[in-house]
Amino acid sequence: MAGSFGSSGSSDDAHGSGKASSPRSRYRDQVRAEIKAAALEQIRAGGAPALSLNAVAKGLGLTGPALYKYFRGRDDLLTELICDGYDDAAAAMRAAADRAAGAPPRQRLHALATAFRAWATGAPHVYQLLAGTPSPGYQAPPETADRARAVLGPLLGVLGQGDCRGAALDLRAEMRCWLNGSPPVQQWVEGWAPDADAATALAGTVTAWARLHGVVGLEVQGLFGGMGHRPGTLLHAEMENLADALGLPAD
Amino acid sequence: MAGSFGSSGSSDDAHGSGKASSPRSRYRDQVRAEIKAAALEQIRAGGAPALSLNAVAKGLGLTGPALYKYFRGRDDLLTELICDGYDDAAAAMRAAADRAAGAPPRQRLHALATAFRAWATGAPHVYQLLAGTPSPGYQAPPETADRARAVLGPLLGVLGQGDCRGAALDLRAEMRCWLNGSPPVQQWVEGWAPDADAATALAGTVTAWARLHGVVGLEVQGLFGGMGHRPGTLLHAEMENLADALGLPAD
DNA sequence: CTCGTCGAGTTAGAGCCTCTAACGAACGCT
DNA sequence: AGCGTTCGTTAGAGGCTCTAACTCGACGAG
Repeated sequence: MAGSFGSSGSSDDAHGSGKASSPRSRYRDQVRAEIKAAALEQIRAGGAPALSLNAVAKGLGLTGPALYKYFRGRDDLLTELICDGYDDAAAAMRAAADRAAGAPPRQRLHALATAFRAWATGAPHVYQLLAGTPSPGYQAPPETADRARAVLGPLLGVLGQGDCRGAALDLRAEMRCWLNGSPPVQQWVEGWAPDADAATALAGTVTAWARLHGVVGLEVQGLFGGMGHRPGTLLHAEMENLADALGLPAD
Repeated sequence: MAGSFGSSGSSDDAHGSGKASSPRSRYRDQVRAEIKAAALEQIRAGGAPALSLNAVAKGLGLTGPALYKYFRGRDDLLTELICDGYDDAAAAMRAAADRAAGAPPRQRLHALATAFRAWATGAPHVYQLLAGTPSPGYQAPPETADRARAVLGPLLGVLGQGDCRGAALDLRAEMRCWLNGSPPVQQWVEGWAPDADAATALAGTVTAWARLHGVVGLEVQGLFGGMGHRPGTLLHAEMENLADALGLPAD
């Protein structure tokens, strides 16, 4: 339980030469992973603002400045944790999609939504980390956009089987413009939903994303606290309604 | 432009006696308002983590510790800004509701949604402030729940005119339990939607809240950046779909 | 096996921050 | 005019991020 955040172990050394498994660099990678794990524990306990490099170092039995041999600074560490978070969420979504592979679309949508919520509520502060302003001048690096796409990918395959009606047609028209303007997005959609109309799949996925974030974001930030309902019920209703609006085949 | 955040000027002195307009306390209230305005400016520029009491004091021409005569600490100041933010949002919603008073429900729903989004995008960091973890150990005070209710109030009157179907019935059942369990919520709903079924109004409002937060939250956090669509289109489609699902009369 | 090199970890310190304590000085009230 | 309240100050404790300079042990080539 509780979402194991494995480090993705990206060995992006500055000098980028080979020989990634020298004993020196293996030790380095291990310490990096330990730092990330300890930092994640702090974030899980008190949110992003509570992350202190000094405290992390002390927890690992060394002094503060030592961490700067492994990360360029606090923001660098946060960025890696954010990327790991996206990867973790993407893995959870992909696993859910695989588990529900043969099921009808509506059921697959519910499976994906449930997986998304389970991942987010398993580590609420990490979810907030992906979408907040953790540091005064923090700027999310551009690669996070790709990783966010990886999280939403499985939705494309399911929602591409629907069709837009009513006000969603306006949304689809904008999606079509976006697709025409940016080939990587087009490739992304075609990779996940090859047989569907790309703009339809995209419109449905963006809508689903907004609904997922709506329910899960409020839940994670504790704004449902004291309310007498289970967020799962709301999420189920939201997905059911989306499936209805897109005409997804019932079970 | 961009949403004047007037201080709500709550004169909650500790000794709570009368005589709120003595020259001393009027000066005090004015300085408090200046502090809050300067702090808000910092937050608008760099988000909640960028708020520094020292910098605020320097900006007002005095030293850091002087602010502790006016606020118990950083969290206290943040709490007041959060409350002011809620009040501001509630005022914007109420104004929109008044402007669209005679219109059909569907149109009123769009007016409220547009007002909500306009308020949030006018001060994105303030929106994030209301729903984030601004400080390591920060705990939102209980009165924020009442203020959040004030923001959503106008939605009750509109959505109480719909009726739940499908999966929303489960949600409505939970709402009914909640209503039975907490009289203040019941009073709140009846104050805004006296002629409607309270559980239906509540279910619709919670759903609308989640959808508003879904679209606006993603937009405010910049996650739509680089995407080729206008969030307003998505929001319109979401509200239109909600109106359809609840059977709100068309224009 | 030896020795130069490289890097991990240290201390020292600058410059922020929040927040407390103690002190002068201005102000309003009686 | 005197007195108490309150405002703003300085001094300082303790924390943070991050840099600079140093020590020392381990790795790797000969």
